[in-house]
Amino acid sequence: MNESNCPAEGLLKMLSGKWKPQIFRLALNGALRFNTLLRQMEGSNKQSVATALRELEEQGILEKVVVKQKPLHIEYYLSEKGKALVPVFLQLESLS
Amino acid sequence: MNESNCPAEGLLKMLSGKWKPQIFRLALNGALRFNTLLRQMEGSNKQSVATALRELEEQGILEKVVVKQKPLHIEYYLSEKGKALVPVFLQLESLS
DNA sequence: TTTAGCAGTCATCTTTTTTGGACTAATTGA
DNA sequence: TCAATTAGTCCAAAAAAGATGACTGCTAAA
Repeated sequence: MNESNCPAEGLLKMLSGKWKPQIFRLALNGALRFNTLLRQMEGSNKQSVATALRELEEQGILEKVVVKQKPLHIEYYLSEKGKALVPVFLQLESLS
Repeated sequence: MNESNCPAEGLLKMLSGKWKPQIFRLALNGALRFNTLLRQMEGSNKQSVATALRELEEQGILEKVVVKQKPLHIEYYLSEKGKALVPVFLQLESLS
């Protein structure tokens, strides 16, 4: 038995990790920004948030967009794949 | 932001951990036994399987039953709570 | 021009998870 | 009676995850 015959494992891993569920949840409300997240999630730290964002992006759940407007900054959005996870996430919440 | 406003986090934690998703998945097919699991999950080890089973039981996902029949042994079953997780788990798999 | 905000990286330390191996104690089959 | 099977526990080591603090380089406002 390995990961190949337990498909849920990969998804589970994507959303586990210290700050990932919270980040995912906040992403439901719209664009995320690094320092805002850092302030919103009490007890979090740069390194962990950076890692979580990078991994969520690598896994294709979030999309990173450099906004070249007025105050040059970076935004993270839920990708299509990320959006597909929303109902599962909500179902998970409903069981808590 | 803490766990209390991210209800999915707890559930996610219950099924994360190296061998828990596989164990959960095998539990869908019926009773589990310690040594059988150990053989089914290549690369696993006693300690980890024991810990996963104990925690899944503590979380009320599995139920431990001592079968006092012929070859005295122990079986683990999905509890009602565990069964409630099945659709979420399957939905998760369908997205992989 | 100095200061603050943004979005990080890097090296290091600590904590948590996972593993490996030895051991136990009861039952069972040859 | 001896060996195997079952279902673990305990200790120690290794590996992975998370936290901390210093630092970078860019922009923008005072």
